[in-house]
Amino acid sequence: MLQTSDRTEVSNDRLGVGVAARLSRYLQVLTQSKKMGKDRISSQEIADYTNINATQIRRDLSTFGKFGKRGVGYNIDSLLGEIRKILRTQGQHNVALVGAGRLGQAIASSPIFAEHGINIAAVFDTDPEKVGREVGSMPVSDYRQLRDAVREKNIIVGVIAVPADNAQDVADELAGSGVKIIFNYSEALLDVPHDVQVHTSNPAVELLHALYFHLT
Amino acid sequence: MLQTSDRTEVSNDRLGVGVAARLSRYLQVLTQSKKMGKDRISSQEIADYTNINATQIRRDLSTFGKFGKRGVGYNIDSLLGEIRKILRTQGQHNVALVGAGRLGQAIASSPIFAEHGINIAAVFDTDPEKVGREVGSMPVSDYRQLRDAVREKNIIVGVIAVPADNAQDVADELAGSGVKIIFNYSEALLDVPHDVQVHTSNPAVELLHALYFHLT
DNA sequence: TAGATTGTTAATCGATTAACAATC
DNA sequence: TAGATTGTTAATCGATTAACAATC
Repeated sequence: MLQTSDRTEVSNDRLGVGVAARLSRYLQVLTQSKKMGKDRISSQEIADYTNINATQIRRDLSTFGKFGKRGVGYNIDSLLGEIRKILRTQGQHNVALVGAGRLGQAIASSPIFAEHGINIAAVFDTDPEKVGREVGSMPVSDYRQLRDAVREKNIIVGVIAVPADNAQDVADELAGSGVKIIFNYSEALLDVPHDVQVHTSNPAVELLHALYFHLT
Repeated sequence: MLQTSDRTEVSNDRLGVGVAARLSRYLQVLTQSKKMGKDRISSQEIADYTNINATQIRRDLSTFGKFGKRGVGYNIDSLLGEIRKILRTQGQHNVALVGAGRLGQAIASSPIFAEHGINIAAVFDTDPEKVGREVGSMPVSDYRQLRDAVREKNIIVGVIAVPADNAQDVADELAGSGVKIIFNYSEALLDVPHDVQVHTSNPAVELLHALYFHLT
């Protein structure tokens, strides 16, 4: 049922990596534009915010259907719905956050995840001082309860917000518990089993890249 | 002098966006591998950590010279030097951090920037409670001093770590002071002059994208 | 109607990959 | 020497872009 429809789909296959990445960025722009009170948007406006070419945006969307109105643009609510359908991200997703330090607290209290239906289902820390305290409306659990919690709550996403020295241990623990997607906010390189995806967030790397284009 | 050499360079032009982005990721892997005590690395090892194809890596590097040894791999120190030369990121770069809340504190005390020669030259906040306190070994300055500080210290990079509601005001202030590269850690969409680059960090967007590939 | 913006085509460019000789 | 890994070629695939008819 998932992709069966009368639309012309490339195939019943998964999307290309690039398309999926771009669609999630459109989602972000649409979510924010909606919050700003807009109800429709043109491919050019999305292009301005994402630096993705407007033709590319129209082409990406038209692969899945005719969502826009010529001369008018796209209705934000309906496009949000369509993209969520395509990405199959309509439900709630539970994630486990490891590390209740400053970064962990910042992540837990940010609206950025909740806005996209992502729910921080548990926060862990090894520090007895932190265990039991509230962080972003969640009580911090003892790190030793991680395995059980991940299994019970069927968590497949883990966020690592601990110092680099401990990141590999946490990654091992998460992978061992059944987590399949890890967001690594430390600078450490992580070795994980082949069926686990690691996304390392690296502001410094992005910055070097941005600087290059500024300096030339 | 900058790109003049006897190497076969595509041209004296700047690099393609893709190449520059990949080179900065190699830099990250090399930096970390060095910290872990390694002194050489193969294109396959870099590929494992970055999910960039090994052939692509060799090809990227061989555009600029023959940095590797067949049968052995690349010397980490010398490759680090070569890539830094190519990206022209050998010096120190000063950045201004706006927002001394939990996220700002986490950024200021993270070694991630310092490791790549990026120096947080000033931290600003509007909260009188926070002004004067130390954050990551820097005293927090009054937000009203931002313009003067940016000009004095020749800062071209600003990091926004304030709530979404204030992000646009901060972006205006940064752009007005002469900052050309903005890292936005809020979920807000920012409107800036055309000569200013905005990089919005969005873990939720990346997560949706990662989830898609997990679910299919 | 006039203006705007989509959906789509066609042409180009860069990324990706496999394969393998060169050589450490 | 034998094994490993680079540097490079060639072939393929997907991304990018300009252009414009369709149509709201």
